[in-house]
Amino acid sequence: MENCSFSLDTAFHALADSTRRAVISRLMKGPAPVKELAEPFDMGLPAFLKHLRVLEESGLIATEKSGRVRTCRIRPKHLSEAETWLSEQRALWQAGADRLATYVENQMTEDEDE
Amino acid sequence: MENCSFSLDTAFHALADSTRRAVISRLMKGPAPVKELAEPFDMGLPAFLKHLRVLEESGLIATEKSGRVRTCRIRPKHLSEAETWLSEQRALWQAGADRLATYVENQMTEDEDE
DNA sequence: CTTATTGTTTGCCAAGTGGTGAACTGAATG
DNA sequence: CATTCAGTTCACCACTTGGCAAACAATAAG
Repeated sequence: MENCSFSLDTAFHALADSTRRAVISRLMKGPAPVKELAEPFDMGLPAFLKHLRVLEESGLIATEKSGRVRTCRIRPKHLSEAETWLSEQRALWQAGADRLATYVENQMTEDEDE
Repeated sequence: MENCSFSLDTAFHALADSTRRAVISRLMKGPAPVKELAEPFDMGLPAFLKHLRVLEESGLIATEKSGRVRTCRIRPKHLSEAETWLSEQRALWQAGADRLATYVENQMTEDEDE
């Protein structure tokens, strides 16, 4: 829908699915064709291709077809942009935690499950 | 729906929305009541409460009601778990990049937009 | 008690997601 | 040419998401 090549919305959405995260993990070890990527999953090719499309539109992977084989590879730069957002937020929190550490010290460490 | 207190699925899903990311950013500066959180957004309370519920079920925030005011705060531990997954993946890729750097060197730096 | 404030719940709806099976295209292979 | 193999497209389906309006608590303030 969007022509934008990268957005946090689409990147995090792409990561919010265990199938797609598993594909990312696999591609971290090197490029692979669609069929090899799809094999571990109990799912038809059409459904799997939808996941690949989500990943490609998010900018997290790139694909290229040569002959009848489409080869997929990772685009680590876009993955690190998502990581950057998270680490920036954590840095923001740590600044606040440092600033307020005196009287809300317990609240910072209080995140056990209730 | 799920009793599980934390999963990458729900955490990344919660982050895949600009409204919810803005709430996270705001809460990084300190706790806040629902009304104050909702004010910047052009959206009714019911819709905003759904976003808050997604955030709370993902474990990224916690809420507590005292009197008629519900106060929300961040749970940074769960945010950093998502960050950890991303940095682990990047580390995996860097290991592979190092290993194969000799003959696929150009592919690693090839991720400009096509 | 009355009223305003702050959530909360309940229906409802349009659009998106995640899967299926079946039909199809286009490149290798015999 | 005939067949298989890899991928693609299509029509369809159940379910979820993200928004609304309206009615409904429950607490605080006058």
